[in-house]
Amino acid sequence: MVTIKDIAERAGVSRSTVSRVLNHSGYVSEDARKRVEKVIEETGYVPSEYAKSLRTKKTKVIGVILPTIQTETPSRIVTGLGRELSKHGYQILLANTDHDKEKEMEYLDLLKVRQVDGMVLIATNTEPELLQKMKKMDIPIVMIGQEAEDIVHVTYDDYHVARDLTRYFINKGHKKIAFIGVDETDRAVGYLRKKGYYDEMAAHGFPVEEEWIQQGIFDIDSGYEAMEKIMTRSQVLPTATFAVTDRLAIGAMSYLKKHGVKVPTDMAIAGIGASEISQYVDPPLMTVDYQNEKAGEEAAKQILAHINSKVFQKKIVLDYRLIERNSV
Amino acid sequence: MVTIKDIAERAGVSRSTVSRVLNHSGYVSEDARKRVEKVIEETGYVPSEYAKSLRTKKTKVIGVILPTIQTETPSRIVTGLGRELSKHGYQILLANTDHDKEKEMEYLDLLKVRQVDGMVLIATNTEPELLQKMKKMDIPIVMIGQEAEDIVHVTYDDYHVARDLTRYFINKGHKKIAFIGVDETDRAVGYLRKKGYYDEMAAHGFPVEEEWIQQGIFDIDSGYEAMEKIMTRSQVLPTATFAVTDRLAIGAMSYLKKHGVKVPTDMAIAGIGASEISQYVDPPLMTVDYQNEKAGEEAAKQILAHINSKVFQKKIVLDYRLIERNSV
DNA sequence: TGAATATCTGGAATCGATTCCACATCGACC
DNA sequence: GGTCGATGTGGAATCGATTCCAGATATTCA
Repeated sequence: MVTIKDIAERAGVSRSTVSRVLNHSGYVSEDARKRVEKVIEETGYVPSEYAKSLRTKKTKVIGVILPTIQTETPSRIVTGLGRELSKHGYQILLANTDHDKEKEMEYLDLLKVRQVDGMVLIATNTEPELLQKMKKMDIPIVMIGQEAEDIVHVTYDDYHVARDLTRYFINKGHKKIAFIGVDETDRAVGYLRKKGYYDEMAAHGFPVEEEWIQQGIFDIDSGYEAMEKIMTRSQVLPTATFAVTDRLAIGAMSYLKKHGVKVPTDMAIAGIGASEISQYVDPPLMTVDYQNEKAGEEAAKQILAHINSKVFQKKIVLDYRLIERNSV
Repeated sequence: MVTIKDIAERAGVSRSTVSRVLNHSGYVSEDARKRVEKVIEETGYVPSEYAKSLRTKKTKVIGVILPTIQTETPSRIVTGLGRELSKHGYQILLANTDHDKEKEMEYLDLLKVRQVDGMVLIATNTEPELLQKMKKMDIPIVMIGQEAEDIVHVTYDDYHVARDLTRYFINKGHKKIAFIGVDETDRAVGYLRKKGYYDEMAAHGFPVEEEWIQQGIFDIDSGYEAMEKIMTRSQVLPTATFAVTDRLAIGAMSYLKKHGVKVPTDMAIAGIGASEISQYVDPPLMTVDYQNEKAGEEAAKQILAHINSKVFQKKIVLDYRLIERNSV
């Protein structure tokens, strides 16, 4: 392997001079610079990032912890992150927890050992234990998707999205609206979206039947099952269903189709996430665009600002946009 | 920051001894070990990976170059890779080319500078320039999805998949089969799948109309457009369509639905990839399961074997499985 | 002309680990 | 009691860069 020492010898200068040429720092004569550059060219020498990191304490690597890359939200976020980070010469070190909360904690340590310059968490849970650990890290951290005090975060206004979407149903004349949610330990998707729905229903004085509220996990099948429960157990059938993700909504539609319930005439339905497939199901699914790539880019900007000790915002709440489609 | 020196001082031993405790190597007395372990516990010390890498020349990082993580194939592969690699303490450094061939080359260099222990390419093109560059790298490389001489690769038998699928249509009584493919510079998806289709048609003596052969890119819309061309330009309408990816097939189905063409009675259709959504479209889409996660795992195993100078296979061809569904 | 400043260069320390080598003990065995 | 192997330990070199400092020239200005 070619090292700075080899370059120095072949160019007939000291390592210091080679380093100066490399970093465009200090004084180097035109003559020496030319020689060094020529040798570098000839040998194809590239300085070792590791040696450099050891000395400078900068790795130009950002650790990204996520629950999965197999759904659209995180993969879009990572795309946005990657795009912005690579502009500044940073790379992403990936840590996939596979929805395992234990691993989320482990990776926090692991990435620290790897001496990443910063970390981005695409978070699903906001347990105090995790937040505590994050706060104790002396590395810049940005959380995406969940709100948390004392931690820099990029989120969406899940509460108002849910209120807006519920109101949209109501404006279309619906009074009996069902809800397919997820576990409330996911504060953004589980708790806030549910609260927005409840509050909007309450604001209009519409009662909510217990059987209208069902819970799934983050996959299509559980949306199917949730809708099955709604349709078979409700005393009074709802005329609309608000699902907190597109996949849940698509599962629900799949149940409806199988049982001859017409969308949107017999049952209106909407999801959240603007998944690619949402416009190709029949009828096209009403949803909410969260611009996840932008979230990734914003998070990248904040963390880079933090690293370079520039000003950064502790909290960014991004815009959203209802996409009206024929399922409602 | 706590370093090995601090631990040595606080435990009243030399750095060598601390290192021995850390690596379970050489002789260390029970007494010294206890003291060192106690201090490590107290201080929360973790050795610097960078210093270690500098000395040992191992980084325990694998670079992964991919065209996008926003489609299921690469994200599943990465999941499989990550799962296997993390078992052995390796991490993934992500390099997303965003389908840019220039970047593919750049990242090859960049990851080398980062001194990754190995690289995995989820490849789309097999241009000689790229292959040449890969061969010159003195780092273990595994390519997934494309075949190439002199480069370790994990692939599927795209040619026989295409023949099997075409034969499946034929066995169902179809003679007029259309084909939606992609650019042939993608040898696996573009060239081999097309060749399999052609050869199987020829083997049965079935003619192929020029208008039946359409080309899209890797998205749903272009499947829609391809089907539009097939339906509007063909002299003789086909009774079946073989799309080389599920997304193309779904786009095609979307066109058919819009224009009242019944699937599968008026037009049978099948894709490849076993995307999650394929079973939720109406009717469920026949497709081929490629077990991409397994491909990722296999690639990880090969590269680890290579790194640890164990025997590894130059070429792995994985199994596939037709998933019969009602779209045919 | 001499002092002050600017330009250039190399030596040596440093970052935080690993690892080789030399040396010190210790018990076992003949 | 001396030799031998096993056990235990620390010193010093090393990995490949950066960076501080001191010294050598060259240039400018009064």
